[in-house]
Parts: sequence; structure tokens; C-alpha cells
Amino acid sequence: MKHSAQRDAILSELCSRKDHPTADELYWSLRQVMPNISMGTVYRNLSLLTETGQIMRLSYGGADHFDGNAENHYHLHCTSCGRVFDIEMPMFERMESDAEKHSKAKITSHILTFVGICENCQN
Amino acid sequence: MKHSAQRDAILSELCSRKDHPTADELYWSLRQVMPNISMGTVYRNLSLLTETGQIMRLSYGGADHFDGNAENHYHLHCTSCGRVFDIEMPMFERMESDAEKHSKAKITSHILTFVGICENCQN
DNA sequence: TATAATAATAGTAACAGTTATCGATATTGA
DNA sequence: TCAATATCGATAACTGTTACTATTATTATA
Repeated sequence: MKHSAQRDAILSELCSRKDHPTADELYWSLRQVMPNISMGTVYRNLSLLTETGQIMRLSYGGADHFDGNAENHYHLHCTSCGRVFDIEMPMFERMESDAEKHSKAKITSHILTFVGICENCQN
Repeated sequence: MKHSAQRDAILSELCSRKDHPTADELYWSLRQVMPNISMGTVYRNLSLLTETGQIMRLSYGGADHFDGNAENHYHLHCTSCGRVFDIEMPMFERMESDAEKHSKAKITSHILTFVGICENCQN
């Protein structure tokens, strides 16, 4: 994999913010500093970075969101504004082995998303 | 909401199977018994049934899957075949109140998905 | 039972989000 | 410095889904 200024910019923009932007939101932010970057480049690199485990892709229906923190952690998906927020709480480590007791599947990870109304939308 | 034979067929097909088909998979099954049903009808009713809480929509990226059991429960998403399976295990009831301690959001539900390799794909 | 109101339909066009293609450009190792 | 090639920007194509429209089916009421 060759180095590229665009990929650097995408990764550093994503890691510098604590919201969880969509590809489109990221694109418009990046345009401000790199006016010629194209949508295809953003999507291609977001997929690459996800595959190499440097970022996380979040799919809740509609446009995917991306998280610069690739360590597994939990999120809130606000049903009012559609935004995604981190919930900083300990992982429920035991859930995966618990689940394997009830299934013949080989479980490698789990995705836990809380659904509700974010602080902002409550006001 | 008026009664419709198509909606009945969609709901009963979905409830009669324990896999979690996509709209497209459901469409082709329904065609066998109702040859003129249209894709739009399938999508429209799946959305209606989801809104009225009679079925559940599952979004993991790619095409949505649907579950005839609208009671919250957990799933396995197989990374090999892309299929979705129920995992019959007790709910972690305490997680939502736990999460509310770490967040100012009002949490109404949670979605827990295990990711791994299903029994079939291991062989 | 006939009628009027209207929800739902089939078929198709349009749309959103994303991926693929392609000629040009940038990075990299020799 | 140069050749090989990964990546780029631009745009076309694709997938999954929703919207539109004229027609049909359901339902409440006369």
C-alpha cells in the first residue's frame, strides 16, 4: 500500500473529531483543506482503512458512519437527529462466550448499539 | 389501514420462516404463491409492518434483513455468508440503565449483534 | 346490495449511497 | 532517473430503496 496525502487527510480528519461522520460529511470537511479531493477517493480510502482495521464502519441503515477509534466500544444512535455518539462504558466482555454457549457459531466480536434520544434532542 | 392480501402474505411468509430474509429474498418467495406481487409492495409493507412494530428491520450494511419476531432478541451476523441467525439467549436487561449512567441520552432500546462464522460456514 | 371514499396495488421512474472504470498523476524501489 | 504501479479525480454504473401514477380492492354507509 503506497502512501497518499488524501488517505492521511481522511484518517487525520476522522481521528481529530469525536462525532461519527458519514462519507459525505467527511468529504465536505476535507474539501475545505483539499479542494480537489473526490468522493470516490473518500469512499475508497474509508473502505481501505476499515479493512486494515484503522477505523470502524457503523451501519444502522441509511448512510454508514465512520469512527476514527477502531477499538470496539459502544454507541448511541439518536432516533431524532440520526447522529451517533460514543458511550464510554466498560465492555461486556463475557457476552461473546455467553453467546457461544447458546449457538454453534464461532463468534469473533459483537456490536452493541443503544437507541434513544441524545442530550441535545431532549431539549 | 385497510386490509390487504399482499400484506398478509408478506407477514405470514416472514413469520413462517426462521431465517431473516432480505426484501429481495422475500419477494422471490412470495412470487411463487402470488405471481403478480411487485417489489414496491414488498418494500412498502415491510416498512409499514416495521413502523407498526409487527416485524423487525436489521441493518448491517448492504440489504436490510427482516425478522418476523418483533420482540427484541439477539442475532449472529455471519461474515462468511452474510446470513443472519437468532441467538436464543436471555436479554442483558441491565445494559440500558448501565449505559444511561455513562451518558445523558434517554435510551429506549439496544441492538446487540454477534459477528462471526455460522455453523454451516465452519464446515 | 350499491355506492362513494380512499387505501393499496403493479409497474415504473427516480433517488441515495456506494463501487467500478479509466486516463492522468504521484509514490516508490531499483 | 526511471520504470512499475498504487492512487487520484471525474464520472459512469450499480444496488437497494422510495416515490409516482393510473388502476384495483377494501370498507363504511346509504
